[in-house]
Amino acid sequence: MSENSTPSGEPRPDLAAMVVSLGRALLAAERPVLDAHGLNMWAYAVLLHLDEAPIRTQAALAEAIGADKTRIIVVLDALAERELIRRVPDPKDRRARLLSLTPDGRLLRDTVQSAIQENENRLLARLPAGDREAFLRAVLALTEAAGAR
Amino acid sequence: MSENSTPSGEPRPDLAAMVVSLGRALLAAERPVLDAHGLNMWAYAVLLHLDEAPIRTQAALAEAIGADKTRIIVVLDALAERELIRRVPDPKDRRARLLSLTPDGRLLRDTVQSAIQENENRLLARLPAGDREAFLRAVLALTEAAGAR
DNA sequence: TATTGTTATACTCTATAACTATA
DNA sequence: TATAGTTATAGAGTATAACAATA
Repeated sequence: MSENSTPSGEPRPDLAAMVVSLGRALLAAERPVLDAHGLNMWAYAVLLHLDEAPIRTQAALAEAIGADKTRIIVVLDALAERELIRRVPDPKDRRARLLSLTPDGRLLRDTVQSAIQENENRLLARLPAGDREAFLRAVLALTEAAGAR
Repeated sequence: MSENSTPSGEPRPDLAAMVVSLGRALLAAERPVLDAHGLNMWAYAVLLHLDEAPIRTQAALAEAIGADKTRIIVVLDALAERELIRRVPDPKDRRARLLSLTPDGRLLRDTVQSAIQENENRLLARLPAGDREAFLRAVLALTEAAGAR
């Protein structure tokens, strides 16, 4: 099998088309879970990235999750309002805001992520075990390679 | 290795996050190629789907490529203007427009697709051969499964 | 009246520019 | 003056609603 044909010998569709389409489907599957917990995609991304290590500036957080710094402000407002994150001025430089998860935030993040990954595992279960493992390895590697540019 | 951990044993990132991010990177890699030929993503999607078999209505084409029927009109205008597609009223029902590729359109489509898939192959070349083949099989299968819903 | 294509409008998401508060 | 954060504004992309032509 060449890298430009399917196992049955036809030319393969563009990788980009398949991956984007798969990504859309995975996002759509996530949405009900996020909705059930009053989160949107960006809020979830924030919870995921505010892990053990607090972040010192909102701009750095935005950068980390691939968002614009102006875009996450309302997201942070809502999360702070629900006490899922802490957002306090840095005493060393009161322009910056120290960001961290509250225990509630960590709990919610873990709950949501478990539900999402359970969904994903149901989809992955369709694949033979060998392909599944290779697929996860490959996605991980390609995402990293593409992220680094 | 469980399906929720990486080879090194850490929990894996969400599949959706990885796949969407990879999709974005692949789209970004496509853009220069499309730009060089004066195509945008939707125009390219149209060329890809107007293969040997002509399509009888614009709504069907829009549906096939996951677009809104109002959205592809300007795209079709531009493609017809460049004589890459034919768009003629169906003599049997003059409300409908018969859509098909011109020889120029087919040539352009093949040229662009080759360039795009060459780029993709360069990225895929980073993977061990076994993983690469399993990855392609898996993406193909999952995209189909997700598309069928 | 129903359907195809089209145009006009509104909405959502995103980025840019202007402002404030600290330094 | 420079930087972090915020607010206001504008732009792109998308979907919804109204319209014209044909059946």
